[in-house]
Amino acid sequence: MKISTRGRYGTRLLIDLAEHVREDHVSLASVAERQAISIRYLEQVAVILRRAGFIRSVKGASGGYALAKKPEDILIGDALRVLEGDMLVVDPPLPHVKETKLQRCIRLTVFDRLNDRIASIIDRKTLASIVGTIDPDESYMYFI
Amino acid sequence: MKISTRGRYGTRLLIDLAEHVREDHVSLASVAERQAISIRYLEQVAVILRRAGFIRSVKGASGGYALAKKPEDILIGDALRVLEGDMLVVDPPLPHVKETKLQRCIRLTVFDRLNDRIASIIDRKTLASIVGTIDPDESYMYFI
DNA sequence: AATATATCCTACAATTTATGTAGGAATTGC
DNA sequence: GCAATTCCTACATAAATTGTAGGATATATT
Repeated sequence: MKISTRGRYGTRLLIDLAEHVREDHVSLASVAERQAISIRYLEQVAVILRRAGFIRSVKGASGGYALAKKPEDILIGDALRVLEGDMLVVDPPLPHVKETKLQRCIRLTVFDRLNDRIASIIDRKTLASIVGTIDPDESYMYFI
Repeated sequence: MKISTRGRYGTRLLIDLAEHVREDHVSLASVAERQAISIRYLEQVAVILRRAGFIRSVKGASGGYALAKKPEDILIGDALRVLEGDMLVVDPPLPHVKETKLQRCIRLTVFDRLNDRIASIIDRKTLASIVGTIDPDESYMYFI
């Protein structure tokens, strides 16, 4: 039931890039330092996000990464699905495998509800809406 | 982000016992057959639930398991926490480890919200409320 | 042209978690 | 005594997690 480091680091990378959206691109080294994440590991996470089209890269000296879309057009839910998988607490029933009565019952009353709620939260937050909650003086606005 | 078989099998065991709450006790073999779960594995799950006080056991021939409390007094959330862990998508920050600005920001806007929503769902469903959604003729009521 | 800085790609490795199986001990009803 | 149970411990296998490592590739700067 945990979101793994891949999901957590990846979202922090995206938000960091969204915060620096005015710059052409940002080196992973600088992100890794700000976010206290191993560069070598963050590299792999970045590749996942690039292949999925969330970020673009510029190779070579003074290269780096930038968002491939506007922060207001990137849903945190879409990013998490690429990083973590389907973000469902229970897999949907397979077409040809019959659920038991109770299995279906619990799924409908509990697990599907959890899936819906989770989706409704993460699919309503864009990078822009998250960055917008950061107060420039390092405090935080709770009334989001 | 998945609930494991331990959590899924365990909740099905509880609901099955809640459905048979009028009987003194039910053998695991019968539950395992109804739910299509390996008896030997279900045994281990049952022990977890017994030690946590959700069910009680009667050893020996014609023994079995029964709920230790009334179905309306058992929250599915409490059971899931015993079976699965804390049911938080992200661990709370450690007391002496400083979060980065973005880490805190994402936690407040996304991860803590997920945690709250999940808790609010699973802590409002009792075994009784779930069993109450089972239609005796094997169909299901969706309007829960 | 050389160098330093970056991303990129693949492979490996250690640890933990998940998902059981197995053997047999202990208890009890008949 | 016997069969049906739960109970306890250990073991086994596979997958996921969380990285590290080595080096290839590309490019800006000097």
